[in-house]
Amino acid sequence: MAQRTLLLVEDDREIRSLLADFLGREGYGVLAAEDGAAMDRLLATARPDLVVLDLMLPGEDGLSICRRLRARGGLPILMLTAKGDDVDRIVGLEMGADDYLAKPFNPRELLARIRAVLRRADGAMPQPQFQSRRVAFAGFVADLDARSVGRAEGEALDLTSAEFELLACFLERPKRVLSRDQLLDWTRGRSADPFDRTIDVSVSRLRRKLVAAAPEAALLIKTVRNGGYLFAADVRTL
Amino acid sequence: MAQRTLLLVEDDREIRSLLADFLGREGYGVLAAEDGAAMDRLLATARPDLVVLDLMLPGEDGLSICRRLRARGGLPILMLTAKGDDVDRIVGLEMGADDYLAKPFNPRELLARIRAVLRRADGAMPQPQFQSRRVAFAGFVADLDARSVGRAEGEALDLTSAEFELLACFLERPKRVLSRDQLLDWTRGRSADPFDRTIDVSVSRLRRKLVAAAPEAALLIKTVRNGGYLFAADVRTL
DNA sequence: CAGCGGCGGTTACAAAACGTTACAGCGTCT
DNA sequence: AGACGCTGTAACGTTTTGTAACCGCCGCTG
Repeated sequence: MAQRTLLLVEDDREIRSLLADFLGREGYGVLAAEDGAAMDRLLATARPDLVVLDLMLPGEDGLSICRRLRARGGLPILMLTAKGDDVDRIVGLEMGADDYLAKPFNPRELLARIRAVLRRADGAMPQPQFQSRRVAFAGFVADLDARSVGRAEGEALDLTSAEFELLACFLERPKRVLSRDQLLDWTRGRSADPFDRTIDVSVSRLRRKLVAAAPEAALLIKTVRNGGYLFAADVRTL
Repeated sequence: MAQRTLLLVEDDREIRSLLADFLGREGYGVLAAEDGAAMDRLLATARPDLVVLDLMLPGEDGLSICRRLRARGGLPILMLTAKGDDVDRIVGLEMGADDYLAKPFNPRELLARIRAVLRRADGAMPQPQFQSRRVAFAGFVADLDARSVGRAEGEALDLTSAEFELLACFLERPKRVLSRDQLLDWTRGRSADPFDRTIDVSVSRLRRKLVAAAPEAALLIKTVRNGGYLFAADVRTL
């Protein structure tokens, strides 16, 4: 799919540039505005796919902006709220935003929610019914949205959250060497100290469960010495 | 303009019939309900132009009803409150209701406000779809307006209102990770302290009832560690 | 070829997150 | 007033996760 553009409305300069950088590195086009007026100027010429909107802004309030955008058309909105804000403001979100996230948040979490909202917005056009991302690999079937994995014939695997996130990383990037650093960042949203063995242990546990379900799965996750891990199976999206 | 219909929700029989008579003489069609459940039954078949809602009701609270109506669409709401009620509740009304009136009041005053709200509502959007929102998932059927859930074959589940609100959240946003924070906001209208386990307990109770009705429902609500919960089933709107 | 050091697999354990139960407060109904 | 049901809090049991430790494998070196 073509590059998606996000419009970031956030008054704090530091947070704004931090997020803009981060989202830019993740492959999004990023427009940034510091308040409602700046946002309007950008919207006059640009057509973003999603707006990330801080609730507390100087000048026009985030909630008010949200209502305006909503009235104007189907532009998806993701709200950022400060924890401990007045409850009633948050309640107002029910009607306006597609999702929201309480500060302080992990950038990875924001990314995940942006992806989810965009996917939904795409799916919303053709049908009200949302199509989830399902894949097949090595006799297994996984549903990345329902967070389930099972053998093609039926029996489901019982994976923990960490195991599933790890597998999801592999399924999204098969046949590539993924460093422990990358995997840690993607699954836990943190970066590794030199002697972090967290990923090794998770891989070990994941391998065990895969093999328990299908002995031939032993070679699915290959170890690359000094490099990381690699998912060896063909992954077919369904 | 054609005759307008009002839906009056008021538990006190005397006030109810008094107002119904009065408003009827003024040319309105009047439906009357004594509580939230009765209101739901009427709304299943009728489409009033405005709801006059008493704040203090037996069973489901007026404020909760207000939130529900509001989430459901653009049905104008006029609240009746007892004088001396907690101020914060009244403040809360500002978000949900289009207007409010403190008891005791002059019926003429009520009439004036009804006219004002209706006039304003006419200017606003044409009413969005206003039908019963029914969905099917995993062998269950739920009616989000009637607030009922049951197995497809028939037997109904007996959910408390907290449980139902929680389920409704999930049904409206399937296959998405919902944080405890969001769920608390959406179901109770408040935000969470760091160590609030309320949602965990509600999820536990809801799971138990779902599983009691259908053992295979065990995996419906998935836990996402450090993230919240996720509803894994396909939700089909009927 | 034995010894060695780096690396990764695995296990054991403690801490954190979650599930569940018990109970007390609240409001409602009788 | 008393019984009842619902909800939130607290306490306790269970699962999951990160850390540390131990072990074996591999390639290298002397």
